[in-house]
Amino acid sequence: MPRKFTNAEIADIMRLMAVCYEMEGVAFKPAAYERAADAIAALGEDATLMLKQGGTKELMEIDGVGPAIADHIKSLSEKGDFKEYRSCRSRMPEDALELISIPDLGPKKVKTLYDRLKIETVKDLERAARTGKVSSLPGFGKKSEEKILKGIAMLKQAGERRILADILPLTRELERKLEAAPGVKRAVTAGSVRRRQETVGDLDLVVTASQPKKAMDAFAGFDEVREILERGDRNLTALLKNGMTCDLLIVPDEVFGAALQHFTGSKDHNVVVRKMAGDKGLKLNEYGLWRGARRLAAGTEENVYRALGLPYIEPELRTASGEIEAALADRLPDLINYGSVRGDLQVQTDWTDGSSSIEDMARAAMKRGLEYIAVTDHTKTLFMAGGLDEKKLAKQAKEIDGLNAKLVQEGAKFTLLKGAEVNIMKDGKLDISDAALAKLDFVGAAIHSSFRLSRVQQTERMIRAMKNPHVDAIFHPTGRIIHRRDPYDIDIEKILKAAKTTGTALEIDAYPSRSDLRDAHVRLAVKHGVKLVIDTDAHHPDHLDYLDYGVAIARRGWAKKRDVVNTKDAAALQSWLAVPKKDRR
DNA sequence: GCCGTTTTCGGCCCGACTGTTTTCAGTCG
Repeated sequence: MPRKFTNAEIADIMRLMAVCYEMEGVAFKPAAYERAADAIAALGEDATLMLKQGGTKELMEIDGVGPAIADHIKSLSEKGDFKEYRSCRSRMPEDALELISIPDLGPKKVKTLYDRLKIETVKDLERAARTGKVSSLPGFGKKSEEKILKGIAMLKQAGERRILADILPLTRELERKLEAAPGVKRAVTAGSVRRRQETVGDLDLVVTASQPKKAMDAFAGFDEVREILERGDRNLTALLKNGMTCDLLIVPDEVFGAALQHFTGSKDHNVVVRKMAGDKGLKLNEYGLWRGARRLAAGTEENVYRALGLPYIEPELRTASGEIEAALADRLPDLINYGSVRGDLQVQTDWTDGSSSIEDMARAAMKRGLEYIAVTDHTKTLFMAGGLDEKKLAKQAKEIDGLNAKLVQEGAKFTLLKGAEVNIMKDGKLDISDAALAKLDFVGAAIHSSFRLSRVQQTERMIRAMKNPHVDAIFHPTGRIIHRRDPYDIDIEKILKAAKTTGTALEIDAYPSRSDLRDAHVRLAVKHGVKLVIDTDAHHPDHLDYLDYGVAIARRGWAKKRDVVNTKDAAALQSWLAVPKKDRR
């Protein structure tokens, strides 16, 4: 039996197939493989599991996966390979995908480099470029050789995609400075940042200005900018000091909506929308929606969509995964709004591994307009965090009672809920007695060890915890940490079904490097009617600011306000929690 | 290779820029 392929691995193989056909000038196949790769990468469940459960027929339910690619995945999971993949590898450079990630190198140029200079790896390429061998090739010159070397250096520095929360403050600062620049009217970040994708590769800003040149000059002088890589009449690409690239598009204010729509993407969403325009005898580009030479709409995104017969589609939904169909049928979800989470149900304090006292966390939450927090310190088997036992939990409860009384006296409308982040042990038992849990207002359970259990064991372990009548929610259900730890192996469909039948909520942990559940899981949870909670997992007062990153994930997963339990006010939440969990609606 | 209020064949988004061209291919978003 070959080892199991993850969705990311399958997606990479499909991308390689796309590159292979692209290199050889095959028409349409590259786009088809690319599309399948994107769809598989964004999937909420394991493709190999889908195959096991429903065969290739189940795989063909995925948009962009047809009989051929479904067969390839089947062959991959049974034999670890497939014929076309083998054959492609034999006629491509070893590190084709990495070579193509170098700016200005695409499949065709990589093929030339491979055919003429036997370049297999980035190292090979760097050596060849340094010795001037690249510039003698057809289609290459001195300049492209320099660009390649620069691109390799940039790639080494830029590293992986950045976490949204690390980048959003920077984009807000750039917007602010641009809007203060001479002649600039508006500056808005588009691209994956605007769609609130969990990670970001580069930045796109749409700017409206009367004098593009002046705006670009101002931008070039910003502290954040290291150097200008390219500059046209109304567009500019810069390398920022943090190693990311940033694209600026400057348009007249009257086409702002069309430009924003175009640069917000996603690419796949735009493909569908433009196809729709084409079918109606119209043309959509970054300057507007056109019938021949007549411009029908351009000023706002709303107008552009409306002129196409569509309602406004929120940026978070623009992924070409059914939002257009839903829009046409007037069935777009009424998405949960930013700022609508009323309280944070996972907060750690200095009773365990948090930085601050319960009171400080409460006051920080009040300052941010929250109405309640649940104090959810770790429990006893999490030794490294100094987890609480039943006795300490009782002691903490007394302190919380005292603080609540104090807050009432002050006239503050704020409630501290007694809670815990209970440790789920290897066998699915909890490390705190039911009697102690019964005294708490809100119990989250989480896995912090034995990450490598088999899928069956890990799934059973979590379901056992969910069957406990006191466990209100499962915290960070998949355990992944972006760039650091893969999710543990669980059967998400089974978990969702168990969550539904036991009445256990699943958490969207908004702590940016967790972002767990992720968007695709949320969408499945909503489909199954599973309740969600959005928490920050705050270990410091500043972390409470992360709530809206959780809302972003919920929105990307099509969640409505009523899907998220802690959009209730404190009183409503408490009466909801008072109902036995299997009867909660 | 995929897909279908043009559904089993014939289509498949659009524009700009760059460098190496002498009219355009390749790359990118």
